[in-house]
Amino acid sequence: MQLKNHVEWALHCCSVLAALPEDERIPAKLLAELHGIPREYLSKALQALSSAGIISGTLGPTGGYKLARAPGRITFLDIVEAVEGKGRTFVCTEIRDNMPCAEKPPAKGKTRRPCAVARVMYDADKAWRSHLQSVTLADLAKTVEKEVPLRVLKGNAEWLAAKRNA
Amino acid sequence: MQLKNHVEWALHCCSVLAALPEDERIPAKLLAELHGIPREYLSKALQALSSAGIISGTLGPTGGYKLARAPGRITFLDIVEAVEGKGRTFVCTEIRDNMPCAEKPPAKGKTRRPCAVARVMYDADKAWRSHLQSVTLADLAKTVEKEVPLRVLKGNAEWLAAKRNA
DNA sequence: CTTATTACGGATATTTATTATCCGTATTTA
DNA sequence: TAAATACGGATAATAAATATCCGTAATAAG
Ligand code: SF4
Ligand code: SF4
Repeated sequence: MQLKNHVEWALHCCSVLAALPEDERIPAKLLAELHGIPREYLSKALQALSSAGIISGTLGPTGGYKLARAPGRITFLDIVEAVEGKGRTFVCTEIRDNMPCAEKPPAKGKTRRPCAVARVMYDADKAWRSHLQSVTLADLAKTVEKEVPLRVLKGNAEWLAAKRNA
Repeated sequence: MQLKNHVEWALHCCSVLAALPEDERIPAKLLAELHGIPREYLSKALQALSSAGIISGTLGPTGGYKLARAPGRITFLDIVEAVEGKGRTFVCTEIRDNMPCAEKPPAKGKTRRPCAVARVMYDADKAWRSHLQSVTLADLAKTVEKEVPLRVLKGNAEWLAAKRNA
C-alpha cells in the first residue's frame, strides 16, 4: 500500500507555486525540468490539481500554472485527495455475508451500519486525513523558509526567472 | 491507494479466533469456507500473521490456527502491519536533489533530516497507525458481542463446531 | 492573420503490484 | 502407515500505477 508518486510531485509543485509572486505563472515544462521528472506524466497530476480547483492553468505563450487561491487556504489534504482520490484506504467487501448464519443483507436502496471492523479502519483513515487537513501550504512555506538556506532558495528562484525569460 | 484485501481477511479471521475457547484451533480450510474466500490465498495471509507471532499454527490432523496471545494484547496495528508491511504510505524519492540549486546529498552512510513535506506526510501516517494501535481484538470482541444478535453468533459457533467434528 | 506556445484530454503502451493457484515438504494425530 | 495439516516456493492471471504519444483549443506576440 503506497501513495502514488503523483502525490509527492503535486506537493512539490504546489510548494514552488506558493513561493511565486502574485500573477506569475510556471508552465508544466519548467516544473518537470525543475524536478527532473517526465513532463507528460506530471501534466496528468497538474491537470488533476487544476480540475480540483487548487491550481489554475492559462493557455498560450506566457501561460502556465499558479495557485488558484491563497496558500493559507490550501491544505495537504486538498492536494492529496486531488491526485489520489477521496476513496477510503480500507474497502469492505462485506465478506460477513458469506458466513453461514449471517444476517441477510439489507434490501436494495437501504444501507447497513458499517461493522465494527470497518468502523475502526474508517476512524484511522479519518485521523490520517484530519492531520493532513491541519497543515496548509502557508505553514509549509514558513517551515521551508526557516530550514532551507537562503542561498538555495535564491538560486532556485533565479534559475526559474532566467528560464522563463529565455 | 488501497489496502490489500488480505487486511480485511486477517482482521476477520483474528476476530473469529478471538471468540474461540482456549486450546481449540481452526484450520485454514474452515476459515476460508466460513468467509467464502480462496483457501490457498488466505493461507498466505495466515502465514504472515503466524510469522509475525500473532497467531500460531500447529500441524497434523486436529491442527489449525489459534491466537498466539491474549486478545487484549493484539492490536489492529499488529494485524495490519503483519500482512501489509511496516512501510510508510508516503515514499520520498528525494526529487529535491534534482533542483538546479539543491544542497548536495549527504555522504554515503550519513542521513539527512527528512524535508518539511515528508515530515507532514509521516506525521499523518503516524496518526493513522496510532489509532490502529489503540484498538485491540478484545475491544472488537466486546463491540461485536453488543451489536451482533445472539442468534447469529450462536449459529456461526455451532456451524464451526459441527464442521470440526465431521 | 500567422505562428509559436501553452493547457487539456483521449488513447495506448509499459511496468509493477495485487490477486490467485499449484504443488512439494515437513509435521502431527489416529 | 495413512490422512490431515501448516508452510513455503514457484508461477500464472489480473488490476493498477507509471509513462508516452498525439490531437484540439486557446492565447500572446509579431
Ligand atoms: S470489515 Fe466488517 S463490514 Fe467489511 S466485510 Fe468485514 S465484517 Fe463485513
Ligand atoms: S518529499 Fe521532501 S525529501 Fe521527499 S523529495 Fe520531496 S522535498 Fe525531497
